[in-house]
Amino acid sequence: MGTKERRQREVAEREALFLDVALELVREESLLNLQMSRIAEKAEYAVGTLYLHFSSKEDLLLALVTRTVKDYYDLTRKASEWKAPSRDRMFAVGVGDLVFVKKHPDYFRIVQYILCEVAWNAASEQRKQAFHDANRPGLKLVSTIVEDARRSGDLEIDGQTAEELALGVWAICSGYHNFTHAEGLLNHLSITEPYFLMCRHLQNLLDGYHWKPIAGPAEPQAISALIERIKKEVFPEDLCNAA
Amino acid sequence: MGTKERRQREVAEREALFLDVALELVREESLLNLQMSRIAEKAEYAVGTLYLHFSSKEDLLLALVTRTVKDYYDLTRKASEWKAPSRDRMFAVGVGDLVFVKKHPDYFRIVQYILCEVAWNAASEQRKQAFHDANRPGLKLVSTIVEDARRSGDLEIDGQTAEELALGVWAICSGYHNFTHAEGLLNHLSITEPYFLMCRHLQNLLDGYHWKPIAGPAEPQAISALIERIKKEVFPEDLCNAA
DNA sequence: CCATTTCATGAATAGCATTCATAAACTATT
DNA sequence: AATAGTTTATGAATGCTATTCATGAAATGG
Repeated sequence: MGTKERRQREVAEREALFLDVALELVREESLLNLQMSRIAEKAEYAVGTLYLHFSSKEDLLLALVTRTVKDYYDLTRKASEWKAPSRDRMFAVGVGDLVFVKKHPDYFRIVQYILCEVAWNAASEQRKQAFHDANRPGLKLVSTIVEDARRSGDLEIDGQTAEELALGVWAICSGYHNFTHAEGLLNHLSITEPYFLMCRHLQNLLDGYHWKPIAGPAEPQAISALIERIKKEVFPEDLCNAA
Repeated sequence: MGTKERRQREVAEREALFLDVALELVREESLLNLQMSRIAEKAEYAVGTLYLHFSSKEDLLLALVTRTVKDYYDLTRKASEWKAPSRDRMFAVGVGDLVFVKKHPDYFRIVQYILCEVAWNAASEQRKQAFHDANRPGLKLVSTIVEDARRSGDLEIDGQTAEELALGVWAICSGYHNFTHAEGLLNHLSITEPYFLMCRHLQNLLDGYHWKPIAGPAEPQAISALIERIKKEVFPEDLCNAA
């Protein structure tokens, strides 16, 4: 009964096509202007067919994010497998965000939107579940770093689980992505390099976790140098053009 | 020519009424179901009149947020005027968030939505400007705490401006508010008390800033006690019922 | 009291997400 | 290979709401 399998494959390919097309449209004309009918048209299918795959527009966006989350965790994996002290690996996870935004400039924008109650509740239960499932391996990677750190004595966890510590890092990243998307918000604070500042605050947080070796009040140059080193050593294939 | 002034006052009152009604509707039936026609109806005006005030639905939401931001900074003011070490005052700003969500459970939800590119770009330039202006005094208060800390030697700023330091705190808070709004996201990580964890990570960040007196790996009980003390001493009138 | 400007109204418009009756394609059976 | 039955694809029609704008009412001022 190979027919059924071929069919399944075709359906999966079509779904992938829809997501590809949706992403292209977001890139071309922003999330604001994304229309279901345009997606169908560009993919050369009927709107109804699109709705055979996704229960709503938000459902499609969550699917898109869920698919991309795997690419994102590829960077996390590279960070976690890097031959370096646990603290630097953890920091590299954050630098991964920085690298990822260059490659997928719309990803965090869509995440921000989809995590809003309004959008989140418009997605199907299955998609939400799939999103959670897709996140699990990434969280595992980060937890592994934390556990390594503990084992090697770099980190004495003060009653916080690995996931909890990771959430602090995630919160800072998430917060900065948010601010960055509201045009004018940061200019207003004369902040021109939000992602660099994000890195500094990640370092500060890790210092606050007492994660050795403590960076202390490092000069900006030192952090810049570390960021550059991580980009080259950990994410050599993920850097865009002449960034 | 008092006529003109009376008229202005009336218009301002009507605008306030619209915002009151909008907030009530959000509370009653969620942001997702907020409809412009319902707002107009409930306020006993025509839809067209509503659009005399707000250029779009998002414009109205940004106006709502902008109005409430002042209440929010009342808490920040209390925190910054508290007779306590600068570090505790800074922490109290974060605890203010916690107190504020109880009182205005929809505020951060709306902020999260309005800061999404999609919504942000649908608001008028004037509103965005007003939002920035409304935020300035709050930022000033926080900067004052940072400068006090520097003056008293509690904090040796390592090349970061007061605003930059404050942004780190803001990022953590903002990140946590986000996670909290995506139903199921944190349960999935077995995190049941996000705002308590937020407070811990704020402490960790302040430690990372080397803001004296360093809290170190404080037991949860100590942080809980401090939170409770701040609630009672700093925000006595802002606590809801038997929270 | 009339002319003119300003303001308020809500029915009409318009944009899109979503549905669903219909047709096409495919599968199984004789 | 013809037929009946089942599954899948279609896109015109629906429906919901934000937004507009022609119309009339009210205020202003001479």
